[in-house]
Amino acid sequence: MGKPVAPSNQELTVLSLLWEQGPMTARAVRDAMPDGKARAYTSMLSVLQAMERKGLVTHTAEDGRNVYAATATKKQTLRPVLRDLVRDLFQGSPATALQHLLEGTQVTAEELAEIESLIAAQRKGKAAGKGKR
Amino acid sequence: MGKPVAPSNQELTVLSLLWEQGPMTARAVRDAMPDGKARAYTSMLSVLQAMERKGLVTHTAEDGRNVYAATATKKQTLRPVLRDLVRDLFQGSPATALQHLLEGTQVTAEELAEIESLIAAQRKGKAAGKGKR
DNA sequence: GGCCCTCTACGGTGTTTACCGTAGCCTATA
DNA sequence: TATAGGCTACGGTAAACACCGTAGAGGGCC
Repeated sequence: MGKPVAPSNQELTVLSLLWEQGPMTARAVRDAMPDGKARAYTSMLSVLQAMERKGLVTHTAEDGRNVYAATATKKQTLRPVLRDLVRDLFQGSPATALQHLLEGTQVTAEELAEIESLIAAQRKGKAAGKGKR
Repeated sequence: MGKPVAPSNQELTVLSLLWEQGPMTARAVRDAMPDGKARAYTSMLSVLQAMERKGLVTHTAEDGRNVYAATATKKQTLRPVLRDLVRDLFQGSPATALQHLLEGTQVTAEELAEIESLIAAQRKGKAAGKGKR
């Protein structure tokens, strides 16, 4: 079969939308793009069609319209992406990555609390699940 | 005077090397690339020269060799990159980003501790600088 | 001088990315 | 039936990306 086919940055953005909001039409994707950039409808359609050729999405005709859905899960797709990103930009140190993440984005108190509970969970899982994947 | 010029993924990797290890030659960059991919020396040189045209790096002749250095700081460069990444891939939620970061990479206990102290520092800074920004 | 080795500059290539317009289909409505 | 609007397929384009080979300059060594 074809190789892993790494999604481009824009393609990852599209996939994120599909993961969060479920299957949607090309127009809906276009209107929901977080960068707020103005694009022609056909531009988005081209991207989706290219993604389908790569096997990143599928479409099904739903009530006349074409609805696109991601083929792989969020976790599956994001894992190698983030792994490489941490390796290439932060010398493989997630802590360094987080440091710059906190510096470069607005983090609310709620976010901080949420992050802390994630850490706690991770620590617990580490202690408990010795052989866990 | 040109626009912001966003670095490509590979260019960001190169910049990371220059930030961590200081100015270095094209050959040294090539040999230090974390992806371990085999590249011709001239490939790396082309990338560096393109980066210089964009204003991302400068070179100075050092003892006969050309040594390249990043022009902008790590923080300066990484901020917009990470901001966009969190916005486009994680609905603007750093917590979600971290969650997938922890899932997708190997995190040691030391790393976890380090991360926790980062959180603490962030919380402290947040409490202090009420009217900030 | 002649040879070798390392470095640089320059040019070129195939692929991907991101973008768009046009033509044609289908459906609802006047 | 005629027409208007939304949707799709198809083709095309400019720029960026990542890659490499060749030619030539310069220094050290026999």
